[in-house]
Amino acid sequence: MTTATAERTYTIEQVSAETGLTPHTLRYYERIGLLEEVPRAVSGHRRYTEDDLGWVRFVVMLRQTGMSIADSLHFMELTRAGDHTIGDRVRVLRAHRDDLVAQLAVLQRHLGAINRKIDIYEGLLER
Amino acid sequence: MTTATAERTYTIEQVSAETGLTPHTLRYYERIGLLEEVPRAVSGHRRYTEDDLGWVRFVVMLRQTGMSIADSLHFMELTRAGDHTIGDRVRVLRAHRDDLVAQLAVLQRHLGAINRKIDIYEGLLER
DNA sequence: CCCTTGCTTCGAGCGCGCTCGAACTCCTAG
DNA sequence: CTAGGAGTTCGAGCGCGCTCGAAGCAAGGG
Repeated sequence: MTTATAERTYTIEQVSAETGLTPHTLRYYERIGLLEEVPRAVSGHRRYTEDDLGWVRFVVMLRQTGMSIADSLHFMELTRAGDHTIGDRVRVLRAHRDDLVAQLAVLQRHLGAINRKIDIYEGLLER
Repeated sequence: MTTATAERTYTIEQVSAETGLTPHTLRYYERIGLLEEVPRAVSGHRRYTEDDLGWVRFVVMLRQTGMSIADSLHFMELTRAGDHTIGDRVRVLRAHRDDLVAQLAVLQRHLGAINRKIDIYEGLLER
């Protein structure tokens, strides 16, 4: 006997509001396989589960940290392939983390340069 | 009487190596006005001065920190317009810095999430 | 019964930022 | 005198990542 737990679901519009992706983009990501197929209401409308939402957020994170769609897709395919790909996944994530750390270092350096430039301009203005 | 100082110059290939932009991109940036016209040798070849190189580096910094070409162009036009635009320039830079700081915060957050994910996978691997 | 709202699919289109190739010129080395 | 190499201009092309619009359908309210 199973206990029927009515799980909370989200419409595409709600997921859009939560993640910052437009409904168009959410459907596009699903189309290209970046997101798995989302369950539907009888009407045919998408009903995202909490899990689905988690995967959307994960993909958003990959994309915002500069991973290409092709590489993100590759990672998601590894994930769906099962537990034997965990070694591969950890290698991908480590490489990506290293890229990100390098990226952060560059941005910090640039931030310093911009702040110095602002200071110089402000010095010129004070006369 | 002026002292003729033979200033050090750089070929497009050298500027490319220094800045990471391809020669194609350097010419493209000049074409669209993102970089000022560079002095030429008698042969017609570009000879970047130290100053030119500095501006290339500055533009690279704007682009790498996520400023669009259109906005970078706007800033460079302000710069060329003269000292009366310093107020505007400082406003643009401050806004851009604020964007950058926000961007950095997001990336730091994502870095933390990726590291946690790696840890989880490593935990799974140790069995 | 019809209108509105909110979603659906599908294919085409588009903006950004390069990227490339063709044809040409100039300079230097052999 | 010739060949090679590094640069030039110009216009076209392209890859990425959406973005959009048309046409359709299901559910609810007046």
